[in-house]
Amino acid sequence: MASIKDVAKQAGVGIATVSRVINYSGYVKKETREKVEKVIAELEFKPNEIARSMTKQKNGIVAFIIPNSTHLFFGELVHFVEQELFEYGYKLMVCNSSEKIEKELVYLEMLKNNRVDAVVLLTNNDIEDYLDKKLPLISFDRRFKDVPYVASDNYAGGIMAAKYLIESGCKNLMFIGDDAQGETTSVITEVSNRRLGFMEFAKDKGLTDVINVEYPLGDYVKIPYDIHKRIGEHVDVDGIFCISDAVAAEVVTELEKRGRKVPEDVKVVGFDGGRSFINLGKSITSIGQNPKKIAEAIGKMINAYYEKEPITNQIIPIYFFKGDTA
Amino acid sequence: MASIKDVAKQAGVGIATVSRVINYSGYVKKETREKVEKVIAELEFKPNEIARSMTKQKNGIVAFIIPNSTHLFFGELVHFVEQELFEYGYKLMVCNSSEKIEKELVYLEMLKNNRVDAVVLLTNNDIEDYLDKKLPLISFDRRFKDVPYVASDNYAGGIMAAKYLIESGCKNLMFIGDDAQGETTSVITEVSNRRLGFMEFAKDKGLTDVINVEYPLGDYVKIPYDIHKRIGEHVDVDGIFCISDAVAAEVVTELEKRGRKVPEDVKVVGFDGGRSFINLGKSITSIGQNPKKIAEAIGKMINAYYEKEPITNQIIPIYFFKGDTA
DNA sequence: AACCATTATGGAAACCTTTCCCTATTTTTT
DNA sequence: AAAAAATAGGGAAAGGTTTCCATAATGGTT
Repeated sequence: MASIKDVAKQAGVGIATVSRVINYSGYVKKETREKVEKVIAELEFKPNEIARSMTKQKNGIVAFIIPNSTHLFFGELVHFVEQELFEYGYKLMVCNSSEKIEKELVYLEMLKNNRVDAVVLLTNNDIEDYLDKKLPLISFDRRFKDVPYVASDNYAGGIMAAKYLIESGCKNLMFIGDDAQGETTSVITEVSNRRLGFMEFAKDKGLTDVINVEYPLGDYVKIPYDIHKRIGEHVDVDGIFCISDAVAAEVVTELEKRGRKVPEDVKVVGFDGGRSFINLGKSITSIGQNPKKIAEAIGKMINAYYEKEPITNQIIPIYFFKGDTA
Repeated sequence: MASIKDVAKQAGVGIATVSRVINYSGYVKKETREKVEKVIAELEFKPNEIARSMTKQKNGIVAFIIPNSTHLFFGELVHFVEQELFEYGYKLMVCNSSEKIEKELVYLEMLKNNRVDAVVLLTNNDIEDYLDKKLPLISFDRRFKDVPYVASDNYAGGIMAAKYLIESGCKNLMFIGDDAQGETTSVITEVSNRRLGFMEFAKDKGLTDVINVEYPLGDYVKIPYDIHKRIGEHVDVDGIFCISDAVAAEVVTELEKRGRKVPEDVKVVGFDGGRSFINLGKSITSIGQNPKKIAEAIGKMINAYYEKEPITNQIIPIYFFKGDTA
């Protein structure tokens, strides 16, 4: 493949001049520019981005460490973040950690050695001590010391769910969700605010004995089997808020299997926006996250890193989606 | 950050020796190795991968150009391909084309300039003329001249669906799917074999007037609205094969809205494996694709490129998933 | 006509590795 | 003991850019 040197020789100019032409930098006489551009076209010269990365010490790549892009909401996030970064001229590298801390650490190391421009981090693991201050990081839904973060307004989401259920006449509420804070106490997850907002609003309204069903963090897709049993135990529950739509879907199925009608007997509200389950007859009433807005915030923050502007944490509004389950 | 030069100076050896140490290449005396490794640890030296890419003229990155990772099957594919490549030591860059040919071409150009090691291509567009022979390519589900490809056995899938429906007693069959061959005649899509296998098997069994509902290729997620009308027109149809589970889910919803019971009155078979819709009470009977096996095949082919071994096209077996809709 | 600012261009260093080639030392073979 | 082979290690080029610095040409002022 032709290099800048070949172009320079062929055009009878120095390589610095060719560099100025392709980068529109410095002074270049009009005729010289035209001559060089002609040769570039002839030789089909394309600047080698690796060499460029070499001198710039960065490579135009943003990495996204994510547990599992199979989870629909995460898949959407990847999609929109990719779109957004494309606009800014960045490329997106997707790194699936499968929630494994070891894989996250391998990736962080690798990404640093590859001089990626930034890393977007979505993890529940306690990796604070391994985060390199020199690597521009943005965290989604989790707070780490000194790392700017983006999150949906989970607390408001919890309130919204509680408000809706209570106003719909529910008297006995239940929350079902993974214990994202599990063993790793130092990680503050935004997600836990869903539970918090829900609980606090219910308490304010005099519902003090909301049943809290927690289970260890899994793969985001299936809930542990014994949860099904716990749903059965509480026949008096008439309003359930689930940490995600995927969980809500499972819960609805389980309830109906047990002969309870949704939403007549029990109302179920999920979280994420109900998009995933809209096709099969029944759609899920849900607190929606806006992946596009989240992606835009991430794009802006990465750009702020690039421009060396100050970076402020972003809380993205949620919305209410009225489906068939509540 | 410490460079190989710093290590060399500190350890009192030449840079070539340090290089040999970190790459386990050439001859290095045991004591020298230990001395160098000690300094490497002290300075926390990590080889700069960009510089390495510079000399190697490749960067350890495989790119995956995909229409839309939001589509569940594609999301799964990304997930498994990423896992597989991780094993081989490659990183995965995900490029969402949104089915837009312009974006695909921009990406192809960019990836070439970035000297990625290989590109996995998933597209319906007619980009054959733009494919660079020097760039190692692997195509999924589409055949391009001189490009090795991986595909599920779509033809067998079509047969399997027809066989099942006919053996279940269906007399009036329908196929619903996008016209993946649309305007772009030169692209041979594997997906069109789903229709073909279905039609041919039905014909063999004497069902010659299978209704073929085609619509222009969209975003893989929603089918055009007028298709709903066409479903309504054919009240005698008792067996429908859909090009994907997403379409099947829409079709089931539409049928039930029109008062037809699934699977009693009409049986519906989807394609992809029924995983996407298993949560909401009714699961979809489906011809399954195996994303893990596909990913493994892709991994092997990329490795074959690397090892300069011959590469053979791969057809991945499909399987039958018995759900509630047929 | 002399001077200064502006425009224009090229050479070379720098970015950080790998690798080729050469020299030196040690070990093995005859 | 001499020759050959194996081991060890260093210098420098190469990979393809960008950018700093120096020099040269041009245009405008007085």
